[in-house]
Amino acid sequence: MKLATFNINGIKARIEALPRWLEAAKPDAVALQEIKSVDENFPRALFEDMGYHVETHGQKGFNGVAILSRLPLEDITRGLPGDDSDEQARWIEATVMGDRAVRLCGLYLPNGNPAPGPKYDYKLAWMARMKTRVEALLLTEEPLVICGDYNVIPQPEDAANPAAWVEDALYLPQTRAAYRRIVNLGLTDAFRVQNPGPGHYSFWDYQAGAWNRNNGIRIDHLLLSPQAADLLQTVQIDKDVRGEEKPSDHVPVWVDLAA
DNA sequence: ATGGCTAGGCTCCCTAGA
Repeated sequence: MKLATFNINGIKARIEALPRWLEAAKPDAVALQEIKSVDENFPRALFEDMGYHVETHGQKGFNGVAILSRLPLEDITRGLPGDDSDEQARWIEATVMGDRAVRLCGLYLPNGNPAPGPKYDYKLAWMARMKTRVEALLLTEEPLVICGDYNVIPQPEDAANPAAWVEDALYLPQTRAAYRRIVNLGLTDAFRVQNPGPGHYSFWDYQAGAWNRNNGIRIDHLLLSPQAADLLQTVQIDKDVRGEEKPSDHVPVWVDLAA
């Protein structure tokens, strides 16, 4: 079962690039972030015609997440529990029915800049809520893939120029500590299982020639429960997508599980 | 010295991103 995460930075803007990648990569399911669309305006027929089930959790203008799946989906839930006043669409879950059922969580973790400030407070509070949700999911002892745009640079080797990020909400010590608290519940960073060294990124800014200079950061992650980690076969960053026509500033990252 | 671009909406300037 091939499961991917891809921050597309707007479904309208990626109306050609996303199908192009789907045709080439053929994931069984992909968690999308920043669809920047309400549910009614998401071009679901385009993807249904390609054989995908489409489940969106959109909002106007910003944010918005979705799951596209060629395998059947069950028990779809939208929104991160823990704050009924939170209206930002950043979390979706579904069970992907392959040879084994895998619970897939797609997330778009808040950016948090500028820090300090209310946006950073929201980021940290959101991460605390996420930790509570992950604790509950782990109790099921089922294969669990928690993937998306984490907006967290976990370690210095996850940035081409870590010094440039020391005061940024993606890399502040409090951010990285909150991320570690989630990972330390017993999750595995799938990419790091097979790729220990520096120089692997999932985001390159549109500005300042970041892509041509390979000035990137690794912020799109797939975290696996123990039961999912036992099934891990392959993990890859589809870096080449960043150099294609009208790209997102993020690229897809995927795992292949024996499921 | 300024985020050197991109996307979307309250669109011809603003917010937001990372």
